[in-house]
Amino acid sequence: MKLYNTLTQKKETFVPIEAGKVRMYSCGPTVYNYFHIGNARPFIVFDVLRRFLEYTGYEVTFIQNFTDVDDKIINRSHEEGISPQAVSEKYIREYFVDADALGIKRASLHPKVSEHIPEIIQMIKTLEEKGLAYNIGGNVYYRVDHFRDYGKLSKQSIEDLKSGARIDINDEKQSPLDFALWKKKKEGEPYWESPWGQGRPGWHIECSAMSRKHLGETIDIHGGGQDLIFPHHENEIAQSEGSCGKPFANYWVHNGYININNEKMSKSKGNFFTVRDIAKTFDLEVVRMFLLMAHYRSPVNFSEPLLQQAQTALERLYTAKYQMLFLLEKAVAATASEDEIRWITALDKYKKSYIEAMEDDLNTADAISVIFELVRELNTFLDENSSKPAILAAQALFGELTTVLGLAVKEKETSLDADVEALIEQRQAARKAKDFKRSDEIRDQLLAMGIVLEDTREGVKWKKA
RNA sequence: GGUGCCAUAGCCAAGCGGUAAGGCAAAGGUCUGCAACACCUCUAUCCCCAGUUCGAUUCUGGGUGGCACCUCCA
Repeated sequence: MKLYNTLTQKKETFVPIEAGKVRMYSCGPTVYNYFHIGNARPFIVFDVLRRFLEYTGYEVTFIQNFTDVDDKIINRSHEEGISPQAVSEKYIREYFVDADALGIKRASLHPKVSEHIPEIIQMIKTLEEKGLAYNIGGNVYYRVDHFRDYGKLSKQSIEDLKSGARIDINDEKQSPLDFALWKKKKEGEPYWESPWGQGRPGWHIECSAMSRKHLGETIDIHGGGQDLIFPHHENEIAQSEGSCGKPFANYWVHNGYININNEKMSKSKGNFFTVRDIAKTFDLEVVRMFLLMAHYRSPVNFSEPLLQQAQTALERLYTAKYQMLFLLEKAVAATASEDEIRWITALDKYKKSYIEAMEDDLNTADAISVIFELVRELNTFLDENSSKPAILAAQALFGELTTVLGLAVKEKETSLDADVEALIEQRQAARKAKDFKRSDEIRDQLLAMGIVLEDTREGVKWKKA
């Protein structure tokens, strides 16, 4: 497949280091709060990338970390009067609640910073030995001037970065671009013993250390949001490549932002929505649909009306899925007709187009449009006279294509309360007697109970509103 | 100041050299007791101006408008 590589600013054909295997790392959340819709985008995007790579036959090792040592967690622990560890444990649990609802699969491993302190210390020691780090009274900084390739990811020269840098209050650094690898302990903060005294790791070193430990010195794909390009990923490169002299990641993949009214969502602007908040109004699968209907690199505007559009679109997928289920129950013909056999064979073109779209830099928008074309085909061709093999073939293809995107994966609820079933029967009786007033009353009554009725040629159907 | 990105119908959004996918909405129709679902029909001088080309939404140059990074943020 082709992937846009931030490093080269081009779409490139993906070639793994080891045939048939992919090692990828994606920056995970700092666990100090529920995550917001902006965080959700990379989680979903890299989940889909991982699923697609697996679908095409790769064995994927996918690492997504939890940052559980951080200023924001410490602040939060003071606010809530609980330990930093309790804060991070709580929000790791909450992460999985939201991630599950968004249809995000567990990574192969979710490593935590707090469990990788020895690896982090080791990496800093190596950097120090190589003259790429210096210790000032227990604070260790990266010496950016000594890393030749600094700026290669963000396309900035060290000079340009310096001229744009804000005046730093921290004057103990040799250069304003230098960044902390190890922070000296402050009162009331968690700390670990190290060769430089008690303290804790800086923000960037964790990803370098955990990636190396679990995936090796050079990995295939490193992902994250565009805002991580600088400084986070630039610094990761400096640390990883500076300490071992080998390329850190072959493909750097970055997703675009989520905007509110064309402005970046950010904590400082206060215009962000947590996924947990959205879950009050929408099934979070809608959020997944909404995000995947756009290409992962383009910026996306977020609003409730847009989510409603996505919801209606998603329902169309479910209608088709459940219709096939319905037809399969009714189907009597056990063998496909010649006509059907030809049709089943022709279905393959949808799969081809779909894969083509996904292989082109993970074009999920295009892939979804192929699914909608397939849905129209299914709705047109399949009916109560269709044979079981034809329906099964359609079902299998639909399921295959939607599952890679993690969409329309919910199974239909099959049981109804006895009183609901009784009402449906009463309404059928009323309809038969042409008592439409009564039958409409019952329909409204059921609607109020969250049950939508549809009278079809094949009989009455129901679904949850 | 340095570095990137974007501009396609009412809304969202693919396409990126051969006169425009898909979804939502609106309109008309088939089906239906009505409705819903589904299906059919309908909806675009691709921001502007030059240039390259037989041919440009797609490439180049110049505008205009918007966004982001260089500071914690996905």
